Amino acid sequence: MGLDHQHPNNNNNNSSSSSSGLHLVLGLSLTTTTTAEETTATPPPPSTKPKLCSSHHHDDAAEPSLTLGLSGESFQQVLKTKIVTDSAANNKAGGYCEEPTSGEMCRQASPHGSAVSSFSSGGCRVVAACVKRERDLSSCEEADGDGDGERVSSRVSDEDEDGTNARKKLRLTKEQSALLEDSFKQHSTLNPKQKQALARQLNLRPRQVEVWFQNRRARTKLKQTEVDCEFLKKCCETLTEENRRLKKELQELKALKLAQPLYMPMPAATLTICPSCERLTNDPPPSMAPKPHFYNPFTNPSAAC
DNA sequence: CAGCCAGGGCATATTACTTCA
DNA sequence: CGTGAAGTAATATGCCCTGGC
Repeated sequence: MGLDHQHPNNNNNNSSSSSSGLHLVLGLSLTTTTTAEETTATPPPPSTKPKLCSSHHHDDAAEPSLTLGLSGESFQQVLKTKIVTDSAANNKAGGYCEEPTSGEMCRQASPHGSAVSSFSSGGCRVVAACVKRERDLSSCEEADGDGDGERVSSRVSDEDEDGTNARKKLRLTKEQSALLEDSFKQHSTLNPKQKQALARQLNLRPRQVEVWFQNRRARTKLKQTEVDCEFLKKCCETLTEENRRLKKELQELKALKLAQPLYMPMPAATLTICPSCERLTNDPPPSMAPKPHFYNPFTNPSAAC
């Protein structure tokens, strides 16, 4: 997928110009954008709005937003083919995997041990979060088959040996990262089945896969936000320059107008060129027809078309 | 059918750890 | 070798949606 995010579609919006006055109004908005690749393969993608409108993928797309997403029901198939081919290597790859022979998850200690301590912070959400984590652990256990206390194995026990309680951070192997990246390219979110399958193949806990995807999405979004920020900066510069140019032009025209006679009655039927569409017209707009006419290309010229 | 609640997913902010210049 | 920056795994929290009751 990459970050070849384009901004082709700030085309139809904004730029409200005052019709009669000579104000110069510049506007800019950014609507939902997706890469062509993404649009073809994506059901309603999760919105990746900037924090300003920190809402969800269920929100309307009407407001300025930036969207990216990957999808495809083909994920499972791709996953299967890819993962199966890589699985053997992955089983061996991780130096952190303590029991590669079992070929299952739950090799790492549970970082969620700390979640228990967060119980004290209260609130049902916290409880729910803890429940979630315990669920993950239990699913881990199920997958592991023989897990009892063993599931809190490597890391915590290592830490306990060291006497340090700080969480240790595993480093994903290149193979794991590559496979996760591949999966992410196929689908930026995972359903539980996909998560389980991927976790199994990577010898990771489903929670780790989930976390990786969450972080990956966050990084993607952050990068995209930076790209968008640069884009908007450039737009702003361009518009500022345009504004400056138009103001200057306006000044010049005003000066020119002062130097010329103010009142120039026009013949009843005169060929004029609409300054906006550059078409010839010989009948002035009804509202202007009976009146003496100042030719002023800036007074809503397109009204004549 | 509406309301409530639990469970689950995701976004976001933050922390903690690792790696590298 | 120490250090700060960058990268990233993991945690905490909140919001939303869905399904069951």
